[in-house]
Amino acid sequence: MYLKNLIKEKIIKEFSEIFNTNPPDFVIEIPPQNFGDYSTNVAMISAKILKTSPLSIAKKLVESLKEDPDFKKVEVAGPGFINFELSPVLYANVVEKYFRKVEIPKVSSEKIQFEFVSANPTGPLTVGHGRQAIIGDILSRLNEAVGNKVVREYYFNDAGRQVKMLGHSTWIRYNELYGKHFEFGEDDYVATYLIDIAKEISEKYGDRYVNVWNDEIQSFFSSYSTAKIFEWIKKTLSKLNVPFDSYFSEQTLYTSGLTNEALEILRNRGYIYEKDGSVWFAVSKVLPSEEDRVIIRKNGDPTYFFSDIAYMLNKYRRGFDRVYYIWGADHHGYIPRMEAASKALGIPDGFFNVILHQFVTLKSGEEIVRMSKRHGEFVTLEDLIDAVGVDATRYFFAMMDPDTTLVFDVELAKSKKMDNPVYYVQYAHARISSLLKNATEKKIAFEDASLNSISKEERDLVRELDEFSDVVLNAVDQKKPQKLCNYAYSLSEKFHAYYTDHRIVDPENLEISRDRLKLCFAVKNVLEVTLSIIGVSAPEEM
RNA sequence: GCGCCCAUAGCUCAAUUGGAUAGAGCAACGGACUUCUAAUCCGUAGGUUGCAGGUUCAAUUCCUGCUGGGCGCGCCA
Repeated sequence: MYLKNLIKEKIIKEFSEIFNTNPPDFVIEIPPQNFGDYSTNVAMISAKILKTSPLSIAKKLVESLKEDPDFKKVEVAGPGFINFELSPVLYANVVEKYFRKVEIPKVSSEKIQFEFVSANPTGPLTVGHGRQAIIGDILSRLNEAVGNKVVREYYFNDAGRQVKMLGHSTWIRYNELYGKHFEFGEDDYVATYLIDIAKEISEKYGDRYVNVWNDEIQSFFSSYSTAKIFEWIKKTLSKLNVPFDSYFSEQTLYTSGLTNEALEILRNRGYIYEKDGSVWFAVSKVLPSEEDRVIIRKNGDPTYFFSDIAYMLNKYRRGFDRVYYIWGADHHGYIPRMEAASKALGIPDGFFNVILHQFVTLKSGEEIVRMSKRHGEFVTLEDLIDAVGVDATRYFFAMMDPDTTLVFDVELAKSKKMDNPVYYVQYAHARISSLLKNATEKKIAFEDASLNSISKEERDLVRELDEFSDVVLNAVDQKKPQKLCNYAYSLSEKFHAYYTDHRIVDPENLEISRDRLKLCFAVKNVLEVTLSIIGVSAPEEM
């Protein structure tokens, strides 16, 4: 970013002096091999507004840019690209900066909320939740890194109909322990993990609930089950290093009166009507192509959409500048009605945002593993973490674009043979750590190394280093965690190649050793920060 | 039928949101450890970027229409 910015500023200055106007948005990029260190498309982009050919614009610019001592070479190429070769001094400066400290520009200072996972406590987290947890956590870390204040929130319901079913199901499992058989209801949870909870209840409370069922017992089994499952969920999340700042209960929206307040606001603004004994929210009044939705059923029970509306109001009143809902692709149909609710409540555009991610499919060898919470046939997130480790779990979820379906081969992931890109990156870090240790043992101090002469491979490495903050800003902007993984991999790749070709610590060649060590140290710093945003450890040795 | 997402090497994925010659890993083949960690490196081979148009100096990227796959279209979440 230092080098690109420097070039950009110089171009803008020359451009406006020569053409008496500022250039349109243009880019500085690292071109393919043999086109110099950096290149720009400024001449081609501005051909239209200057009503001249790109080549003549480029030639004029090059004439004056050539005079700048920071550039070793400036030339026009192809249809009007301008290619730059930089003076070695600039490279030395960049290494010095990253050697001292890896700084991420603080470009924003908004208060942002990410709400994700938000699984109701009716079963252990699945692999799909894992993907969501990692996407949410990394986007949170990224936003914090660029200066935003972030709240990670988990929204849950522990008092609804599902929870009743859950309690009933645990009670059936509990009775089974005593040889009493009851049929599962249609919406009950047949899942076997409830047996563990049933056993625990049996151990603690004996047989006092066998064959008896009433409201009190219902509520006891429900709250015992959900509390236990929530314990599992929190344990899994903490194992994954996904720290939530707040767990938000749906019920509080009712007890605090916010649901009623939201209803009144919508009613006053004319978005509420009654039909067939139910209360409706007029989605179509905001988005004509959408259908209206029930928020209070005939029997007086609210739908989830009702509390979701109140929840949005709650988020808005808490003073967030923007909120993000991270949802699985199956929820996309829910977006329009939420958008409508946001508008109907008078919440400004841009506040409500959704990040969708596609599904995770589990594959075991050639066999597709079905996932169903109700039927208990699934590999839990916990299982996956135990099998492949936290670092690999995080990295694997992070490295895929949220927009693409992720096929996770369980057998492959469990196998120790698996070629794991996370190791590749960590290995680069460990190698550098080992170099530094080596240097310390040989008492080679490199803090003051000047990097007067810098080779082609080293310049490649430095340019990759200098991409770091651009990558971060890009990932934040596009909400794509995988950008970080791609970058970490690519930086590691360049380092490994460099390492193989160059002897870093060489007491016979102190001058060169110092330069190389300093460069490696800078690489290590950047790797460390990148890995820390991904949430993966940067080991000193492997 | 309508809506959202995806399609790039045999497989899993990149490609600096429109840039020059589309890149890695795995799988295949051939090389490099008496030398700082071989969990590494170097080389060979592998492509009509699903198809057809369009936009412009320039398209894997943007637009339109197809084809194929995933998901959704409940007073379920």
